[in-house]
Amino acid sequence: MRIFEYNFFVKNQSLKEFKAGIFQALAHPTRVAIAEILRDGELSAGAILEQLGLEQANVSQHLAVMRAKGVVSNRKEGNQVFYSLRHPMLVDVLNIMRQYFLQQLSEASEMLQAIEVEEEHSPQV
Amino acid sequence: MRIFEYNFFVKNQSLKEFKAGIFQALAHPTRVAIAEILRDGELSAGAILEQLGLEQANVSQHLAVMRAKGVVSNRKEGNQVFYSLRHPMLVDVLNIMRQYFLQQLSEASEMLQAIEVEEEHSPQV
DNA sequence: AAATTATATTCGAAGATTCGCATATTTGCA
DNA sequence: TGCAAATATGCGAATCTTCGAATATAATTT
Repeated sequence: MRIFEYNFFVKNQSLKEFKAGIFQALAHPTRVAIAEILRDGELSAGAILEQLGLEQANVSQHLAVMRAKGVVSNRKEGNQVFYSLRHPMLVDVLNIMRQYFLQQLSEASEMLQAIEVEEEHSPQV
Repeated sequence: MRIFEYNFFVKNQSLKEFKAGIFQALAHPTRVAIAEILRDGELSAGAILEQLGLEQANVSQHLAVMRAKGVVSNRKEGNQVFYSLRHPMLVDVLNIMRQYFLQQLSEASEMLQAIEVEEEHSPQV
């Protein structure tokens, strides 16, 4: 009985919340950018800020959102704070999405090219 | 020059927006649940509704969000509307997350067990 | 045509997010 | 001690999200 409850509630219910929480944490272009900047490892808030070229407070707020959802961990060292992705699998997730996106793009581009070639033979406009 | 702009804007800028849009579309437990229900293929809104056991209007609203973000396509057939995942890679994404979650869970559970065993030898409370 | 079934939309309230701006906190250094 | 650098937080306005309740639309059946 306890094992059943464990399986049902912990796994099935909160697994969805876990996923939704991560999606929420990344549901903003700036936060996707931050996750990608952290792809190769830990970086200070300042380094992230520099790569983004946005307002300091704004970046700090987005980092706070990601902290709150648990997708980054942070470590204070002297003057600065170093951030890293808490779930390395997110790198795989972002890669899958990038690969898929580029593939769709190239299919669309091939289609456009085909149309252009077709129009050279019998222009519509 | 046009190719440079294409690469920069289409790929680098809107790739982040593409990802963020998908994350936003799944940034709610109900919508994660819908995506998982659609894992094995097309289903009618009614069938989704039945599996979720939520209010009809609510499910329809969540489906509308997913439609707006482009993560599902819909096909009307007579009386009903059939939904499916537009990006099959999402199944992989969800699987990676599930696998990772379960692995974390089992690590945590092993850790708890180790603590329990330890406490049998030298109880703290 | 009227009733029924399947699905979507509208509305309004409650709450959450996002942003810029100003300010606080912490640490290191002169 | 006092100042500068790195980072976080508080505030208020604008916008977005979510929900239930009611209603609309469209196809099907009687």
